[in-house]
Order: sequence, then structure tokens, then C-alpha cells
Amino acid sequence: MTNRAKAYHHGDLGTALIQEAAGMIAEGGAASVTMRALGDRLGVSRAAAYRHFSDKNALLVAVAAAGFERLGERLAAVNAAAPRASIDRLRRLGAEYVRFAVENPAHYRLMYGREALVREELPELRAAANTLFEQLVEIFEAHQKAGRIKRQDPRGQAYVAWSAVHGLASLLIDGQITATDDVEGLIRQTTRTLLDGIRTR
Amino acid sequence: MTNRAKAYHHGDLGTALIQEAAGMIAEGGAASVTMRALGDRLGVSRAAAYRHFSDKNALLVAVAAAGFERLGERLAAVNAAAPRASIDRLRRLGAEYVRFAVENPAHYRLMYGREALVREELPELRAAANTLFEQLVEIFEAHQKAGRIKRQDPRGQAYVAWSAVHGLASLLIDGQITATDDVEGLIRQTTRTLLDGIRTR
DNA sequence: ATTCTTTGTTGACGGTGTCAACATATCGGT
DNA sequence: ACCGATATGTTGACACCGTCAACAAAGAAT
Repeated sequence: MTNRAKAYHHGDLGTALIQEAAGMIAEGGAASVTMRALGDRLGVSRAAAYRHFSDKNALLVAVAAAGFERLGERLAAVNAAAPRASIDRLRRLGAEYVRFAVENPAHYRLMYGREALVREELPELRAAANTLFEQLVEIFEAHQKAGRIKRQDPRGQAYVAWSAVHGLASLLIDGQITATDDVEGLIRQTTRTLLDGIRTR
Repeated sequence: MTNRAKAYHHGDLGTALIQEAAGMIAEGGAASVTMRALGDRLGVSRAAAYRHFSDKNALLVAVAAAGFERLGERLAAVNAAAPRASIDRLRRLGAEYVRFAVENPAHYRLMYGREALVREELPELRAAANTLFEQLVEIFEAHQKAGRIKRQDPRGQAYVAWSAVHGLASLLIDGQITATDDVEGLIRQTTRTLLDGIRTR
């Protein structure tokens, strides 16, 4: 009793809503998430969610935030597994980033797109995205000190790298690249080209 | 009479719908486009559009197609203005691409995103996007023959380049890059890094 | 002039997010 | 053990949305 996590009638709706919504997004895209359908799936009425989230938008923001957490964990795992700060580690990070996006297309779109989420200030999401980005900047700074990559604004370098992987991920996700070709090869070519442009000669 | 363009009651609704919808997208995003609001703006009823487009989706597809046309024109202008096939021309093309996206954020999102447009086969859009991409591939092939860039699959090179500019455009558009910094500088750094990775040493 | 076809309007339907009013379950203090 | 307060869930209603069927009108064709 007083389980702290489970409470009241349903037992931690709120987190259940986030998980279920994430599942619906994975199955049918963000557009398939409906307050009514969501309630049905959880055996709860259509308005129940409003005791936990002010808005449908707020719920989706929470789902997106959970996505940032998962992405962060995967990148951290790569960081831990790869040999000490090397160009190869950068390559692996980029590849893992794109893989996450391709494996969770609708979720990734929700995280970074402005279509499904309202424009308002979303400090929660901004913070999550920023944390990831700042880590990337630090990695570039470390590589600069080690003399492996060109000395220039590391923030700019991070933006460029992020743009490349985000762009590839987006084009794959949105079906712009008819990706029956091997995706891994494309990822490899992208990271290699990018790092060739950044590393010292 | 029989003006061929203007006809019947309104006078070429259809193209008027496309233009007005494009205007609404520019002003308030794709979500602000509503059959009712669209009709009001054109002094026409909510269902009038259905004599010209089978669907709201079909209308948006037409708007997106018009966007591809405008983008194509701008890139063609750069192509015509820049000195004969040079690395600098590549740089200018990339920069112009990103500028178009930043100047028409919602329209660009509509063109390349999968959020507002339904997943169905959209041969019209695919053809428009493909035309642009194939031109890019040809440019890379020409540069390879001239020995200015590395000899490898030009299609892959084109994908990488496209990913970089598309990624940068998307991050800027969706407010992921707090772009109070000079955007032009970021564009320059991106294209320079990318080309450094592609060109011969 | 009459008919046909194209174009536009109106009313209606089901679906959506959201809110106010209501109902109930749990908690905290006594 | 009770009881009020609070947190949680339900129901009915509203406005808005895309879309369709039935209707009206305007131009084209004969």
C-alpha cells in the first residue's frame, strides 16, 4: 500500500498514458493518437488524461521527452563501449543516432519536428535536446585538444555534424531516400565524408 | 472569352485555392489551413474546393508541388549565375537551398515532411523531388570527371550532400538551433566542411 | 432555346479536443 | 474509526473539423 508509484483508481495512469501513447505512435504514427482511443486502450474514459496532462500537447511533449531519454541512453552506451575518445567513436555515435531514428521513425519525428507539437516554449524538451547537444560539443572540444580535428568553433562543428546525421535520418524516415539500398552503407559514407571534412589532414 | 484560365463562376478557383492555401501556410503553418477558412478567404463555401481536389490532402500535395517548382527555379538561377561548374557553385547551391527553407519554413516542411501529408503514393511529389535530386547527381558526376571531387558513387555523394543541407535547414526551421547566431555563417561552415570531405586533396 | 456539364451551396454526419458538472476513491487528521 | 478534503475518473455538451449527398445555378454545346 501507499506504493507511491501505483496510486488511486487506476494505478499510475500518467506514466501509463505516456507508455501507451508511445506504443500507438510506433504503431500508427502520431496522428493515430487520440484521446478517445488512448482511453479505450487503458480502460479509461476519454477525459481521464486531463487529470494528468493539461493538454494533448502536454502529453505528447512527455512522450517526446521519454524518447530523448532513450536516445541518450543508447548514445551513452556507445560512448562507454567505444575505445577512448577516437574518430571511430565519433563515427559510431553518428551511426547509432541514425539507427535510433530509423528504428523509431514516428517517435523521432515527434521529438524534433514542429508539426505535431505546438510552437509554445517547451522548456522540458529544449533542455533534453540541449543536454544531448552539449555532450556532443564536449566531445568535439576533446578531439580538438587531442589535435585530431580542425581547430575551429566546436559549437559550429557540432551543429554541422548534427545537421548531417539529422538530415540523413529525416530523409530516410520520411521516405525521401528510397532506402531499399543498404542503409548502413549510406550511414557509413555520411559519417566518413563528414569526418573527412572535419579532421586534420 | 473562353479565357481558358478564368472560367465559370469564380474564375479559376483551383489555382486560387493553391495560392491562398500557400499563403495561409506561410502565415500560420499547415495546421491553420482549414477547408472552411480557405473558403471564407476566397468568398466561397467550405465544400467548393472539392470540385477541384478530391481531398484536402490532394490540395496540400498541389501546394507542395508548387513549392518544388519555386525551389527548382531558385536553384536553376544559382546554377545559371555561378561561374562554370566549380566547387564554388556547389557551395552556392547548398546555401541557396537552405535559404529557401528558412524563408519558407512551413512550406518546406510540407514538401519534405510526412506529418501533414498522407503516406499514400504521391507520384507527383516524388517526381518533383526526384527531378531536383537527379540534377544534383549530374552535377556531382561532372565534378568527378573534372577531377575536383573524390571518385565514388556520385549518388551516394549526392545523398550525403542533400542530408547535410536538409538537416541544417530542418534544425533551423524547427527551432532546434537557436539561430540568433548568424545563419549565413553556419551555412558557410556546413557547406565548407561538407565539400572538404568530398573534394580531392 | 433546350439540354448537358461544370461549378458552387447547404445540411448533415461522424470524429476530434476540451471543458464543466458530477461521481467516487483515497488520504490526512482527529 | 470516522470525516472532510483532495485527487482521480466519468458523462454530457460544445465548437470545430473533413467530407458527402442533395440541390442550385451558370456556362457550354447543340
